[in-house]
Amino acid sequence: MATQKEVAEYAGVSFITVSRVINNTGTVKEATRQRVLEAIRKFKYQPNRQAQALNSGLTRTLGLVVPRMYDLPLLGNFYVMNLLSGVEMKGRRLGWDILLTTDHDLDEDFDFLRVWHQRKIDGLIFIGLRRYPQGQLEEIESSAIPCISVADRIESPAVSWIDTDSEGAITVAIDQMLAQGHRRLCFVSVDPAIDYNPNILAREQAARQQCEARNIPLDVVAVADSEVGGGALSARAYLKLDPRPSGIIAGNDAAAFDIIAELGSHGLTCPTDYSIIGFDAEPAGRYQSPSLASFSQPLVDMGQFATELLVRRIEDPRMTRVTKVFPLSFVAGESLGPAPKTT
Amino acid sequence: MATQKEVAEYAGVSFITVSRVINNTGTVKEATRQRVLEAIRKFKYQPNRQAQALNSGLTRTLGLVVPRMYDLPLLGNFYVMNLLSGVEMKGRRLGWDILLTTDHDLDEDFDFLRVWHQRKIDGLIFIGLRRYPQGQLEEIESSAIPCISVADRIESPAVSWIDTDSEGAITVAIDQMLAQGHRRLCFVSVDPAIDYNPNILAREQAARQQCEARNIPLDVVAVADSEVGGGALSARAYLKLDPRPSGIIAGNDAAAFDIIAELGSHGLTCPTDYSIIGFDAEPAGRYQSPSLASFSQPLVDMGQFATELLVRRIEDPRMTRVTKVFPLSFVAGESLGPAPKTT
DNA sequence: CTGAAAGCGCTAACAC
DNA sequence: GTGTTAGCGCTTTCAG
Repeated sequence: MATQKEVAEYAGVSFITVSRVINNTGTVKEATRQRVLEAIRKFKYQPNRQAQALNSGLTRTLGLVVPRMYDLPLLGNFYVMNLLSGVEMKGRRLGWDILLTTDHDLDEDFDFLRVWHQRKIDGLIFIGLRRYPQGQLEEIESSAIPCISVADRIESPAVSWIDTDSEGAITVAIDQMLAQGHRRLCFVSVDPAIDYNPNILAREQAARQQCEARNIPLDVVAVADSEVGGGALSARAYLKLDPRPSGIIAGNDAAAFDIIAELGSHGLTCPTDYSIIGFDAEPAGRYQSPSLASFSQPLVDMGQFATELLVRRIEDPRMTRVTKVFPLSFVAGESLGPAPKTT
Repeated sequence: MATQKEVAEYAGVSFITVSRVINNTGTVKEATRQRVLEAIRKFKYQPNRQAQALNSGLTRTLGLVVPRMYDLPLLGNFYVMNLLSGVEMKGRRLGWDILLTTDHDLDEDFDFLRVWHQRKIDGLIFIGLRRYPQGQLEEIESSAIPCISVADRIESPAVSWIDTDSEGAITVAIDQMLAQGHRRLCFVSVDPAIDYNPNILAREQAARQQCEARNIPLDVVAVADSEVGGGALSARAYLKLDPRPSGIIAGNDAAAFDIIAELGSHGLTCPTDYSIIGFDAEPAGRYQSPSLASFSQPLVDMGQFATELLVRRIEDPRMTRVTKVFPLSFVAGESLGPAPKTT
C-alpha cells in the first residue's frame, strides 16, 4: 500500500506533484508527469480514500437502509433486491460505493443515521421511510443529510422520493377483473401494526378509493405480511367472507403464493373457483401452475434513478427536490380467469 | 456534525480529554468525565470514522464481493442474498459495516480489490473465488489482505474458506432416488464457460464420482445457468437422452423450476413421468405443485460464521486459516415419486 | 512549473 | 489528571 510520499521519492519530486498528477490540478511539465505516472504504475499506487475524505469531506459512499423484519434484514425480498441491484450498478458506474445498513430496533435511538454521523457515507437511500417513528422522521427532514425516499411519498421539501404508480396499476387490475365478470373483489393487505409496507398500503388505499368510486363491493383482508407466511392467515380470513368475492387482488406476489397454496388445501382451485392478481411479477410466478397474473415494476431502473439523483444532490447541495412516479405493467397469467357462474 | 474540539471547548477541557472519555483510555477525573459526557450528549457528538481510520489503519468495514452475470449483480440470487443477510447481521452486532462490491469485467485489472487498495475496507468476503482469472487469484493469495472464500475450497494457506457438504447431500439424493426405484439418473449442471458456479460444479463432481462408484448410469447435462433461463435448454437436452433417465438431480432449484416448466410443455409431468430433486430449498419450491424436493443450506449461519471469522482474522493477523463444511438437510417434496413402470 | 506550510479530526507518546 | 506535540495521507493555499 504505497503512499504519495514513496511514489514522489521514486519519481524524484515532492509528494505534492504526485497529488497534482492524480487529480489533474495545477500544471505539471509533461516530462515530470510521465515520470510520476511511471512511479504510480510501479507501486500500483491508489490514493487513500480515508485521507481524501478527511479533507474533502466526501466519502464517495452511499448508504442503503434495508428494512428488517423480526431481526432478519429483508434482503431476500424481491423488491429490495432488485432495487439494490440498480443502486449498486449505478453507484459503480459513477464511482460511488454502497454501504449496507439496516435499521435497529425502532424504539432505539435512530441507529440507522449512525453511518451518517460517523461520516462513513455522504447520503442515504431509504425504503419505506415512514416505518420509522415520527421523531426520527423529523430528524431526517430537518437535518442536512442528502437522502432519497423510495416507495414513501414524503411531504417535506427536503426529501426527494420515487415511487410506483399504484393507482394506475389498481385501475388496470380492477378493469381486468371486471372484464372477466368478477363483480365482488377482495384486496389482501398487510396489517401496518405488524409490518409497515408502503407499497401494499398504497395499493390498498387505491383499491378502496376506486372501488368506492366505481361502486364495486370490496372486502379488505389484512393479517400479516406474506414474508412470514401471513398469507395463509389472510386466506383463512378470505374463506370466512360472505358473500365470498371471486376476484382477489393480493398486495404482492408472495401473499398471492401463500393464498393459492392455502386455498388449495381447502379445496378451492384457481382460476376455477376464484381469480387472483399479484404485484411484483416475481419469476416464481412464471413457474407456478397456474401462472400468476401480476404487475412488473422497473425496480432496477428505479434503483439507478435514485442513485443518480442522490449523487447529484450530494454534489450540488442547492438542488431542489425531485419526485418521480414509475409506471407498472400488467403481466398476464393463468390465475386470472372468468368468474364462476354461481355468483 | 460536531468535532472533539467543539465538545472540548464547551466542557472546558482540551480535545484530548474528550478522546480519552470516548475511548476509555488514560485516566480522567470523574467530575471532568461527567462534564464531557454532558457536552457529548448536547452536541450529539460521534467520532469521525474517517479520521480514526487514518491513524488506526482500521476502517471497521468489510467488503462483500457479489458475483455478476451479464452485468447484473447476482443480488436476486437466493444463495447470495441469504448469505448476505447473515453477513449483515453479524457485522452489525460486531460493529462492522458492510460495503457491497461487484467484480468488474474479469479481463480488466482486478477491479474488485480497488476498495482494498483505496483503504475503504479491512477485509473481503468472496463467493466463488475461482471464477476469477489465475493471475488475480495469485494476487489475492500472495497479498496480505484478510479474506474468506465462500463455496470455493482454496488451497492456499492464506485463505480461509467455508463451504457446504455437496458430497453428503448427493449421497442422500442418490439414495432417495434409488429408494423410489429410479435406476438411471441425470444431473443438470452448468457450463463453466458460460457461468462459473462452484456449488453446482461440486455437486456435479460428487454425482459423477458416486454414481461411478455405485455403478449407477448417470447422464450429465450442462447448458447454461438457470439464472438466465438456461434450464429450459437443459430440459431439451434431457429430452434427447436415450435411454431417458427417470431421476433428475438439478444443480439448484432455479434450474429445477425451469426444467419442470419446460418438460411440462413437452407433455412430461412430474412425478408421474420423472422425479426431480433440487438444491437450495427456495420458498418458491413450497408453493409449486408438485412441491420441489430439495436441500436446505444454513446460509444465514454461514454468512454469520464467515463474518465473525474475518473480523477475528483482521484483529489478529497471525491467525491461521480456518476451513469449515456445513451440512445440508433434505427437504421432502412431491416432485420425488416412484419410478415409472416402463424402465 | 514546483515546493513549503497548514490543516482536515483523531490518537499515541511524552510532558507537566 | 490533563495538556502539548507529532503524525496518519492527502489537498489547498501561497511562495518561489
